[in-house]
Amino acid sequence: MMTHKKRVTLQDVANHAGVSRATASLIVRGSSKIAEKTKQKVLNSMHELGYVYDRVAANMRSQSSSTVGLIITDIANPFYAELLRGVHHSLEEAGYTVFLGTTFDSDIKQEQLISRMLEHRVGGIILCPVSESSGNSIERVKAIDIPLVLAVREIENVSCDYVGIDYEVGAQMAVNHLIHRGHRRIAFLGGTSRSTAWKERRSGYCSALKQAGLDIDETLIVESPVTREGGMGAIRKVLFQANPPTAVFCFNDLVAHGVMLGLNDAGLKPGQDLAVVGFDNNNEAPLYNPPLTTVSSYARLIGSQAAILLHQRIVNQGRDTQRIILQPELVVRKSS
Amino acid sequence: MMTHKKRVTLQDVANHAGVSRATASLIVRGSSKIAEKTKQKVLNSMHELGYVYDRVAANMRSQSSSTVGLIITDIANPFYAELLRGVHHSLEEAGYTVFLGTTFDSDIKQEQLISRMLEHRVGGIILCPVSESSGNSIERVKAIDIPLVLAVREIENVSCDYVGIDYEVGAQMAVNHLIHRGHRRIAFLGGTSRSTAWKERRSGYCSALKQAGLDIDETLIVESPVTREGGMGAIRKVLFQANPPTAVFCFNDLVAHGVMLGLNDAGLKPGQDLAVVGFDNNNEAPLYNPPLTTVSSYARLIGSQAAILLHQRIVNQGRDTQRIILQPELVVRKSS
DNA sequence: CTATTTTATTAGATCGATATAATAAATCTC
DNA sequence: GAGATTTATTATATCGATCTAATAAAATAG
Repeated sequence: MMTHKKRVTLQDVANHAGVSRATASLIVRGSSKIAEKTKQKVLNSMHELGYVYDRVAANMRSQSSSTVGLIITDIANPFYAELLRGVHHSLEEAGYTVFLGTTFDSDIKQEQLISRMLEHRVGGIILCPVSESSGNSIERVKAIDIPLVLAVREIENVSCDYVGIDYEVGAQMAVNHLIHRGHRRIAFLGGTSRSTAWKERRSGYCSALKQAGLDIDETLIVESPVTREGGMGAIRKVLFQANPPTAVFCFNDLVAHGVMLGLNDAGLKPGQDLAVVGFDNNNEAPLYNPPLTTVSSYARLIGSQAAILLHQRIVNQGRDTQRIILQPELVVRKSS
Repeated sequence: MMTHKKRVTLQDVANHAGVSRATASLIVRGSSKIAEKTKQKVLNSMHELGYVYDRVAANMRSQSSSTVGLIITDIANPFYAELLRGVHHSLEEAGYTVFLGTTFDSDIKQEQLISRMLEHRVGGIILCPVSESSGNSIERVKAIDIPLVLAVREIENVSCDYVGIDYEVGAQMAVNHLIHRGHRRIAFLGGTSRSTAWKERRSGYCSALKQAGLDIDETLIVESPVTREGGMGAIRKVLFQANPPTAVFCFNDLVAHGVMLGLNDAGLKPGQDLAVVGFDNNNEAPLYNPPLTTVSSYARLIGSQAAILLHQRIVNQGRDTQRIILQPELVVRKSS
């Protein structure tokens, strides 16, 4: 894409210091078998010439990598912002630099990003899959043997390291809570039925209802994009039907936020006229109006665990695949 | 950091297809002077062997780069999340892959990240400087002639492409608005006096007060970290003094949010007992309780403009440095 | 059918580092 | 002080691609 001024190379440094390139190389790598005198001489030359180590060339020669790819669906979702924080925290400490890609939940974009990262010789990839992953490129990743860790969502028929939470249990907790508060008509809004994360939530939602002897009303289950706008649309659909719900369990906090905005638009007070429960416990959740009851999904922890898993696999390619399922927790606030 | 299975190389592909490495190389680059027959033969071999292009090796040989570095202070700040979106949108389209680094407002971390990115041969860097940038590494970047674009904050005595908004005018708009509503004691909370972004806001704050014939009360100017917690602390400091303010102009929306939380804690209603104005117009701002009056700073636009500037400089190293100053806009909501 | 031009292909050097194995210098043994 | 051993340094091949310039093959001209 571009060309510019010639870099100062180790050869330049070596010439300037009057040693061989090999010696200079040993010094940048901190070898112990270099005489203190030569070492100082070379370090001086480096400083004088403004030498910048070329990690790319080094990695190429040594068939190694100091980068990893992180692929998420949308950075505007605070859940992923937190996850990214967790990943960064764990990986930067281990000396990796992170390539970031966002898919906006498009499978095509996901494929492109994976290709791009493979072409850039990443040492491994942490992937938060889009809701409808074709899994094509996953196979490619495994074929060329690059460590891969899935986070947040699993992909069916793909065996891989994975970090997520138990969505089913989380959904159950949320719905049980609403039932406990006396609600009988509880909607489940947002998300797409083709993702495992949705299926698990739905399964928890259904089993909680059944356990309480309640019927499942399919008109109360509405899919939507996982955004505020999606939530606003979804609540509208259920609100104006013959027998509207008295409580809503939302796919995540973002959707819940949209739902609350939609309720406001309709002149209804969330938490008063209609109970709302979210999922994720974003940093913002306690600050919404009213503060949102939600299921904590430990985004940051998922990120750092995924990073640790990836690092372990990079170091030890052969180990068995691991699945880490964190347990969710219900945080009750004013919205329910 | 790691070693693994041998890659399929262009040489392997060439052998398999019975052509030379050079021919295979021309094909991956889409050269037009290759006979259709050989091209198909080679493409087949690539597919069959599962060839993955090695952009790193290619970039090294051709002295080019297809990556850029983006350094921000904190991804948990929605302002930067939006900025990142803008950057990504513009750069990924141009075929770059983005290295992301977060400094958490630490100058040391900033220096490390810049070094790391230079070592990774980025084609350019977009830097959102920490509030107290030493500027050491900036000089290093310029010395080895890597394109650099500053965003959001400038660094004193450093001449560089820059994209930001006119903080002074923005602050003036906010404070004028409060004066217009009858407020006479207006605090300025959050941020650190050592950043240019703070100085400019303060300058706008002061000139608006002066213009209205009001005195500047230094006890009403309180610095704090640029976080919700910082805002909560800052409002506490001014609230319990002899002559508390009736309105608050905050460094940004995050601080404003903290201020509103702090007011709630003290039993006061933002927007009613005390007016609050923020800065940035985050996506969340209309959703706070009450919805936040704020100055729009067009984070996404700053990001995409910075990306465009960087791309232009990468393509044309020699051009004059550009400063793009976007004009802010006041968005009035219930909090004031 | 040879000479010329055009088109397609390739050999060999190169980007900036590391790996390997060989050599030179210093230190130790007896 | 010669030989063995340890320590410090280096020459050369290599990672996987692109570049340059040369060559081979095909098409056109005379």
